[in-house]
Amino acid sequence: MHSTYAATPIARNPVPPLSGIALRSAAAAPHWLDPLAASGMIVRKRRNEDIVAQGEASEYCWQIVSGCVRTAMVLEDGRRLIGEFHFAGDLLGYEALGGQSFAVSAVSDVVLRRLRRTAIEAHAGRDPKFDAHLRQYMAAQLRAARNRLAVLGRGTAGERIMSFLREMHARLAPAGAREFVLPMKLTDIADYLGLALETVCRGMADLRRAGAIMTNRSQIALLFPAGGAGALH
Amino acid sequence: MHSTYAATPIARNPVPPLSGIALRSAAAAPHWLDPLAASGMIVRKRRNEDIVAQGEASEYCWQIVSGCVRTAMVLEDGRRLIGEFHFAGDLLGYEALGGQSFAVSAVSDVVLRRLRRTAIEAHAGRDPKFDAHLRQYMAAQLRAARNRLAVLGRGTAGERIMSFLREMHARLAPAGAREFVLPMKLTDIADYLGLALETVCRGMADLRRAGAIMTNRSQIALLFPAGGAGALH
DNA sequence: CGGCCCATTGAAGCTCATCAAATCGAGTGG
DNA sequence: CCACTCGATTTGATGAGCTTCAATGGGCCG
Repeated sequence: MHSTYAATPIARNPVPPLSGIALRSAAAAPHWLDPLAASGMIVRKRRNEDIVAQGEASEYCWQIVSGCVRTAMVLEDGRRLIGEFHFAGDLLGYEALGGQSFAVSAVSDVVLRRLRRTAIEAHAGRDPKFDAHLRQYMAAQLRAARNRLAVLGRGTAGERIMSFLREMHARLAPAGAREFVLPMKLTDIADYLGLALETVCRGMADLRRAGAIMTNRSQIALLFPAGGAGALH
Repeated sequence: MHSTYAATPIARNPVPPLSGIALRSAAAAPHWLDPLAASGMIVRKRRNEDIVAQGEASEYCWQIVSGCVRTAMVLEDGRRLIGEFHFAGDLLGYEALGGQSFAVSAVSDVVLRRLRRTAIEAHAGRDPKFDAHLRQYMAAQLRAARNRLAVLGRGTAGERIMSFLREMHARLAPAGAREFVLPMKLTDIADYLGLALETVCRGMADLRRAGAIMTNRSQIALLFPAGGAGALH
């Protein structure tokens, strides 16, 4: 068992340093969007700042350099749904043509690179490798969205939460590690899963009691990253 | 009021011919996939036949020539979710790389054109117009999937049903017409919306009583195609 | 210490799923 | 034309799961 975690179900030890939890490095490896880096402008936003408003037409896409960003749709009566979370390396907003139905805002302090959509289009026309990368990226986004449809359409609260934790584990944990840090609050998780935040809280408490996860603050350790809640990954 | 519909809430008249309901013509206009038509093989499937099994890796994509096709994911315990319905002109399966999580089957008798994914890739590399069309098509699919996330994540049963009817009206009704014919059964609609089929049935009965729709068999007339259930289109 | 944000826990109510049964419509065959 | 059958739709009754409202507690920063 990792020393970072308390043995008791409810962790009460003082907050330890994040020993052994290295955040996935932001921009070490070469990235398929690198060719466009020069043409993009760096933008910084603080936690909870807006980046694009809901309904706003934008000629820009965004590459996340570091931090975490969410896309959210808010209905008149206040109901909210998070479309996706995006982390370092992700491209965001390419699919929105005229007027996006999702707003974009910062979950944590973030650094972004703002890219003109036309610049992406143009470069895709010149560079077949880049073109293929772009298509693959869109295909992956589409597969992810469709899998999430199954989670939201047919998953129970427990399955939705487990699905979320698995996704975040895959995207945020260093290779081979069970531990990772969730950058977002319960409210965001709830709106990502179409649940009430109380339900998310109770669900995570259940998983803790069942021995599926350990938690300490926003640190999570997924004890059985492989199996568990059926085909709802 | 259209003569096709009875004035009583529950239509009891004998089934009339589909007067005034012209199905959207299958392949009249030129289509961006036409350049690949020669390289594709025509495949016919009857109602409820499988086209691709769940989990099967396939090197093919499918263009719908006529009829209606569904993609469905079935969990071990029998829960099922429909990913999308596809109609004449749609391209299907391009985003599935190795092993798709959704099966493909025929809702009605269908005619398909089977296209090799590599042929699409290759042609995209040669023809910039085609390449742009492909990207736009994927972007549209992605936007549709994300909007549906909001419907499944935050919509009530009534909103989901209204959203479905609006989508089908937009995709199936001749321009300007209120009437259209739903090719799929209640079970499919329910699995598309993440509801029990009884709930869909009751919801449509409510809409009928509320004067939002008229129904006769699988014919639907959407009386207020524009407004209604908030931003959940 | 006091204030604020967020997480947690409890209790009550509502929506929707589930189980069960009746009805309807389209075929089919006498 | 009518009886029979089968799949699909409709309606009713009951209960589970989740939301909502409300209150408490914990951690952090001034």
